[in-house]
Formats: sequence, C-alpha cells, structure tokens
Amino acid sequence: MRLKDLAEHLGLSQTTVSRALNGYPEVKEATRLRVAEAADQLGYRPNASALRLATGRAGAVGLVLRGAGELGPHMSEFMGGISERLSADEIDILLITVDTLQDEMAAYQRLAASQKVDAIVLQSPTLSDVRAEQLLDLKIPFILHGRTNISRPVAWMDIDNTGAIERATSHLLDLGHRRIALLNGLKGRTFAEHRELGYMAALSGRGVAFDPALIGNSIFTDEVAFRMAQSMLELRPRPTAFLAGSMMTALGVFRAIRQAGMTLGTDVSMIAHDDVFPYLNADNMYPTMSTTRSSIRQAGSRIAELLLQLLGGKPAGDIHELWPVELVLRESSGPAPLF
Amino acid sequence: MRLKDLAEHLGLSQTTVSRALNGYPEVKEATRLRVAEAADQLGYRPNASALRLATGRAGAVGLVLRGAGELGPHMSEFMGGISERLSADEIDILLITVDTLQDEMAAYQRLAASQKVDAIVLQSPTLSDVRAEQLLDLKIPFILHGRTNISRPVAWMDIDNTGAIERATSHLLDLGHRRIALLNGLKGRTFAEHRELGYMAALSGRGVAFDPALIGNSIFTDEVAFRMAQSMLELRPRPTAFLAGSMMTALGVFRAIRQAGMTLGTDVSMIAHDDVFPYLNADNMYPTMSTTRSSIRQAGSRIAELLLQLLGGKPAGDIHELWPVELVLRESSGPAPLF
DNA sequence: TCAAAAATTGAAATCGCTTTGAATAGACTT
DNA sequence: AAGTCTATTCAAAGCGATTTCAATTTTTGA
Repeated sequence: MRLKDLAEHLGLSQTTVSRALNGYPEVKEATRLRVAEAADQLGYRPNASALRLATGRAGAVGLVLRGAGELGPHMSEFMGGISERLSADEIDILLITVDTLQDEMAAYQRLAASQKVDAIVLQSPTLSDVRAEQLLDLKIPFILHGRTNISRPVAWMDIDNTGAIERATSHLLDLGHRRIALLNGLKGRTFAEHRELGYMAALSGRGVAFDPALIGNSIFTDEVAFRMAQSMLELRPRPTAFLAGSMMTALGVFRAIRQAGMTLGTDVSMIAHDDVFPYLNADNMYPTMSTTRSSIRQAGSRIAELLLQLLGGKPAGDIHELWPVELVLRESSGPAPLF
Repeated sequence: MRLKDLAEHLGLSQTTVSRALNGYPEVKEATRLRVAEAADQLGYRPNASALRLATGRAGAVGLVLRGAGELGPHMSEFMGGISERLSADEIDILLITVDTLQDEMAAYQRLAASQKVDAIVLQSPTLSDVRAEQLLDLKIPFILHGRTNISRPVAWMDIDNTGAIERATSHLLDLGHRRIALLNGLKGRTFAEHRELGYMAALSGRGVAFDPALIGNSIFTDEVAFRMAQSMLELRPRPTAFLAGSMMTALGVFRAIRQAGMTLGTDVSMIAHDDVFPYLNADNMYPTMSTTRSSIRQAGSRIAELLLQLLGGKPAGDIHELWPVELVLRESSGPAPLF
C-alpha cells in the first residue's frame, strides 16, 4: 500500500493525501477525515526509506558500543530509558557494536556519511574524548552522557559523581573510618576521575592521609571486585570501609568480606553506587546496602529528551545538566570498628 | 558528498560509478580502481535512505522488547551476539521497546507497513505464540529464539531445555535428593514449559512423587528468587536441592540459603542454568556453581547467521536448530544430607 | 452580481540511489 | 574495408514519499 494507491483509492492526489495525513492546514476537514479513515482502514504507513529520503531525517538515533562488555546491565538499563522517551516520537535506536576505538571512530564516520542517524548518544567519555572531537568535526549532533574537557560547546548530561563520593567518604570519616577503599571505574573515564576527586577532597578536608593501595580501578563486575576487595582486606592495617563503584562491585566486595570471615555493617562498612537496577535492590539485601543513588534509566530517558531538544534547534552549549546524587544510608555502613 | 558529486568529480556517469562501487562486471578494471580510490579518498558513502529506497532492502533487523524488564542482562548478552554477527554484513539492529502485548503487535504492524526492517528476531515465545502467527500473516521474515506450536513452517533456534533439566534433575536424584525445587520461568513460556517437562520426566523416571509446592514460576531476578527460595526452605520436609533458572536466580537462592543458616553444597545443593555472562562466572563463586550451561551470546550470533540465511532465500522450514546443553558439575551440588 | 481574496486541490520537481535500455568505441571476422 | 561482436559507458526511468508552485473552486465584500 503506497501513497499513490491510497490516493487513487480515494480519488485524490498524492499531494492532498500526504497533506491530510501530516496535518497541514490547507486541507478541508471533511477530506482529512475521509483520508485518515481510509488510511487507518487500509493500514497505510509511509515507507520509512522514502520518507527519510524526502525529509532528510533518519528518524533514528545511534548508539555505538565498544567491546562485548559494554553491553552489560548498566547499558541495557540506560538504553531502556532512552528507548522509553524516544519511542514516543517514533524514533528508533540503531545499535552498533564494535571492538576497538578505531572501529568506533570508523563507525561514526560511516554513520555520518550514510546519514543513517540524526544524532548520536555518546557514553562513558574519557577526560579528553577523541570521539567527541570527531563527532564535532563530522557535524553529527550528539549528546554526552557524562562530561569531557573540550573547548567547543557540547551538549551533556551527567550526575554529580564528585559530590556523591565526597559526601559518602565524608560520612564514613564521620563514622570514624580512616582506611577507606575506593573501588573505582577505569582510569581515564571522566566519571571515575570525578569520583576520585570527591574522594580526595573528603580525605584532605579531614586531613586524612591518602594511600594509593586503597584505590582500585577496573570494570564493574562482581568478580573483579571480589578479587580486589580480597587483596585489599589482606593489607595491614586493613580497610574498614569500602566505596563500591556499582552494585555489581558491591556484590563482589560483599563476598570477599564474608569470605574473610567478617560481617558487613559491623567489621567492615560499605557504601555502593546504585544505578537502580530493577533486579538488584539495595533495600532487599542483607544487610541492606547504603548507597549513593541515581537512576541510570531516568538518565537515559532525560538524555533522549535533551537530544530531541538539540535536534529541535537548541544550541548544544545551552544543554548542560548536572544531576545531584542521593546518599541513602542503610545497614551496610556503620561506625568504624575499634581494634 | 553524493554519488552525483563523486561522478562529476571523476568525469564519469553516476551509473558507472555506482557499478564500479558495487562490483558489477561491466566496468573496466582501471575505472573501478580509479573510482574506488576517489570514493575512499573523499569518504563517500551512499546515503542509506536512498539506497534502501532504491533497493527495497532496509539493511536492518528489528528487535521488539516488551516491558522495561525484558531489556535485562539476558537480552543484552543475546543482543551482543546478534550484533556481533550482523555488523559483519553492515546490518543494523533496530531496537523498539513497548509496554504491552498489544503494543508489541502494533509495533510489528508498523514495522511491516513502513518496511523499516528486513526481518525480525522473536524471543521468549509462548507455547502458542500469537506474535509468530501475526508475523507470518504480515509476511515479515523472522526467526524464533525458542519454539512455539504452529502449523506453518517457522525458522527457529533453541537450546534443549528439556534435556538439560532432565539431566540435572536426574543427577540430583542420583545424589539422593528427593525434594528438589524448581525455580522456573514464567508459566506459558515455551522454555519454562520445556524445563518443567524435563523435571517431570526425571522425577517420574525414578518414581519420585511430584510436589507442586516445589515449583515456582517467575522472572529471573535475584530478589524474586530470594523470596521464593526463602519460603520454600520453610516447607517441611524442606527441599534439599534447587534448580535455579538463571544465574540471577541462583544468587537469590544462595542468599536465602545463607540467610537460613545453611551451607550451599552440603546442607542444600543447587544446579543453576548458566547463560554465560562475562561478569558472573560460575567458576568464581563460593562455592563454585554447578550449572547447565549454554552461551546465550553464541545463540544470538547463530540466530543472526540463520536469519541471514533466511533472507538469502533458505526456506523457513529448513531452518531448525536445537543446541545441546552442557551439565557442568562443581561444588554447589553434593549428596543429599542425612536428616 | 461580480471581482478579489481565501480555501482547497493537483501536477510536477525533488531527495540520492539502482538499474534498464540505448549508445559508443574498440576488437575481431571475413 | 565493411560488418559484427564485445566491452564500456551513459541518459533516463524508477523507488515512495514531501513540497513548491500553479490551478481551481468557494467565499467574501461592495
């Protein structure tokens, strides 16, 4: 069923039918109704490719994921949020996976040249992200989930990682902890650097010495966290508190603590960052987990909204949003043990 | 940079340039080289919409996910697999999320009418899946991840859930367990029904009575599993072994066991189904987890391959693949305790 | 009642590609 | 040397929508 067929069926021109369907004012109300009804009846939908070619809009947003690992629980939650908002405007998500940074850059080049997407969502930026520079050069609209140091204006949305960790660290210091381990994300990633900043600020604010052995940088998986926590617990004096970068990390740390014969919440404290996974609830853990909380799904949804504004013509430089992070105290964080 | 520009730049017609780039035989080798070089040099890529309109191929595969929950760790791993294979052929994944079955059906209708995708991947089918029927009616090529009862020929790829659970159950029976709990997927889903079949077959094969209180049907999350396992452990006589539907489920059960003051591997046994998440390794758990294992990522990759064959003209009825599932015994499954 | 203005409709151009059918040039036969 | 083949190249017609510009009908105002 093409527009032509529908038009012939109605005894109208393609022009009029197209206008009727797209809500242009210069078509008689009676005609519009007749057209709408027929279209509905016959299940007519414009051919996406033709429409895109004619309008120049791709009706899709690109998401390029590097490495198998990136498509994990964080990403799927985040994508859920994006999708939620975008589907309201009938915009699709184009998912592309690549292996290396080179491949990723090439993918953007292709996306730009082939005009498959109207915009791109860039996540997990580094402090000075070459991808952002490239996208600017390619003149593809994009929004950053996170931040990067860049001179040209860029749209971004981020959570206040620095503030979150600073508060969490300060709270642990208040509880008497002096050896606080930070299980952070990969070195170079903006969010990880920001968290380290917050951690450092809190420590130096209380005049507590910083021990590099208490910082770990890695991806957020149960397993890696387990190993790191395990070896940190062997340090003397051992850490009395952990800041876990994600709930997966928290699970690993938890296991290490138990494995070492200690009890979470009394022998060792922990505050984890909670991206709010529907299947991993801090309130339902034993002990319940103290967290710095910020829904990554909501972030995705908001990113999509901002992206639409960007596409609507709002200047990238006017699209900056920094979300505060809640500190929710539960049972996993308690006073430092007296040795 | 349009084809036209490139052609003018080269002093050739669009026809020749197009043919040169698409590897048609009727173009002189020297010309082809010249064209290829210029295209590469100038970074020319055909406009995706125009190409699609001209060829009638969308160059994309659709994936419709229902409910926020469906976009969880299983799905992202599966998508990773699909994407891995598809990206080699420059085919994209179009991701659409919907809320209800109605919405999902409507989404297929739209996809069909607007021709946004060349094919669809249908997952988590029910025993008699209306979506499969609809896709057949809509004449959209599709492949089923799983199986469904349907008279018309349908392409599918599935793992042997029945066999896997039958073997796992039999093994537990061999170890002396008589009260074996099955934490299964949602009622009606083919894979869950298949697993129940395997469970039943093993029980009746040894003449062990079936207790409906030992079967739970739910989504696979840590939390739900925790609650179900907790209440099952309060039954008298209590179950001495668990069959966990997924690794998330296993984590929940594990917590419940610990919570009840028991030890996994001695007081209670467990065999979990492992879809092989890179961040949740059965070998690295304490105790290490016995599993029925089948990589869902590999399945995704294979599904994509089969889908390409389907699009290549292979009859749907010839595309059926049933993968065996490994039973990997580790420490979490041991002999039944003597009361 | 009639010209001018407003409302409504339509023909044809356009988007950027592929592909059909025709044209040209060079090579080969006889 | 003329005629026939082959190997290359090109002009133009789609693909299915939107949109510009022109044409037609209806309303309005004096």
